[in-house]
Amino acid sequence: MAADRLYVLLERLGNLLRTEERAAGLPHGLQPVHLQALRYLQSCNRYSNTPAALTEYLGLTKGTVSQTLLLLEEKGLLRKQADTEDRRVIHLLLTEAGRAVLKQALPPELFKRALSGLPGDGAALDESLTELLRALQAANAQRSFGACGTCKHFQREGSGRFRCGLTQDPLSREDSQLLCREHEGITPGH
Amino acid sequence: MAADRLYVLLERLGNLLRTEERAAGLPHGLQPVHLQALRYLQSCNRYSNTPAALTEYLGLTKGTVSQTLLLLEEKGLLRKQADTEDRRVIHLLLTEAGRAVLKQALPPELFKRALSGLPGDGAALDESLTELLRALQAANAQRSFGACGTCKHFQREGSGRFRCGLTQDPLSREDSQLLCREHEGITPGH
DNA sequence: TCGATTTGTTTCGACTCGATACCAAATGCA
DNA sequence: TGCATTTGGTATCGAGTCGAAACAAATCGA
Repeated sequence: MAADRLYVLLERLGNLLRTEERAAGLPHGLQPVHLQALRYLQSCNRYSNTPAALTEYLGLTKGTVSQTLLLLEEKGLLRKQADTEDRRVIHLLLTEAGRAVLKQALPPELFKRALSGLPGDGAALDESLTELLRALQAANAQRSFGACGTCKHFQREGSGRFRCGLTQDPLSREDSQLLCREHEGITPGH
Repeated sequence: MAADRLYVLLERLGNLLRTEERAAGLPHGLQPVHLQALRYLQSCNRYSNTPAALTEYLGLTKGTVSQTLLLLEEKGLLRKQADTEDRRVIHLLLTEAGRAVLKQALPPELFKRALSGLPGDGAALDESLTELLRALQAANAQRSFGACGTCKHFQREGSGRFRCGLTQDPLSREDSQLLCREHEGITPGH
C-alpha cells in the first residue's frame, strides 16, 4: 500500500534530519529540540512567543518545555520578559547569541544541496507536504501555526497596512509573515 | 528561501509522526525507536536482519541499538539466532507477538486518512521524497536500504527466477521486495 | 601466526520526556 | 462580591534514549 511506503519515507527523512540537527547542535551543546525551539521563536509573532505556544508547536508537555527553556536561558540564547497585561504570561525573546546560533546551524548545507537536485527546486514537494501537514494537524486537533498573512482573520486595509480581525491590532508587512498560534486557514469554497 | 520552508515542513511532519508513534507504542510499553526497529526487521532480507544493519538503518550507535534489542527480546517481540557461518553475527527474527504489535500499531489510521486527501494518492509525493532521501543518503555516505529488486546487483534469470550478483544466491520473487543493506541504486545514464 | 578489523555487549553519564504536584493569576459564574 | 474553575508556568521524579568508551570474541590478512 502507498500509505506504508510514504510513512516509512517520512519517518526516515525525519530521522535523518534529527541526526543532522544533533550534529549541528553538538558544538553548542544543544539537542535537536533546542534548535527547533530557537527556530520557532525566531519566526513567530508577538502573540506566540510564550512557553504555552511553544508547547503546542512542539507537541510536548509544558513541563518538558519549561526545562528546555531553562537550559536555553542559562546558555544565554533567550531571555524572558513578563507580559504587561497578563502577569502569568512570559514572552520569550531570542538574544543576539541565540540568533547567531540559528544562523550558523540551520538548515544544514547538505540539505540545501540535496534539494537543488529536485525538479523545480521542490516547489511541488512543498505544496504536497503542506497539504499533508494541514490534514494531519486537523485530524489531531492541532493548531496549524501558519503565517499570519494566510489566516482567515487577516485583513487588508490599503497599501501595506493590515489588521488582525481577532485582536484588532494593526499589522506591518513583516508581521504578516510571522507564525501565529491563533492561525486558522481559509477554508476553500466559502 | 525554499530550502528553509521545506526543512521546517519535514521536521514538523517528522515530529508529528514521532508523537503518533509514541502514542501507538504506549499500550505496549514501546518507544518510537522500538517500533521502527520492528518494522525494519519485518521488511528486510536475510542478509540484513542483524544488529549492525539495523544500526546503520537507524543511524544510531551500536551500543544504543544493542539496548533496544535487549528490550525487544525481553518483551518477546523478537528472538536472536546465531549465524552458522560467522559466529560473531546474530540474526534477529520477529516472533508472532512482534508481528502482531506491528500489524496493530502502524501506520496510524490518521495518517492513512490524511493521505487520501492528496491528489493521486500521493504518488508524486512519494517520488519526490524518494529522490530527496536518496540525495541526502548519498551526501551522508549512508546506505540506501532499498528493495532488493531495484539494486544494481539484481539479475533476472527467467520467469520468476532471480539472482543476487553480489552473493550469487538465488532469489525468490518475495526476496526481491525486501530491503537489503547492500543495496546500491542503478545509476542512470550508464 | 599475530595484529587489525568486524560484530556485538556492557557500562556510564548527559539528556529528553511524561506524569504529577504545585503555585499564581485570570476568568466565569452565582 | 465571593469562590470555583481554568490557564500559564515551574519543580521534581523516574523511565528511557543516546553517545562514548571499554571490552570480548570471531574473522581476516599479511
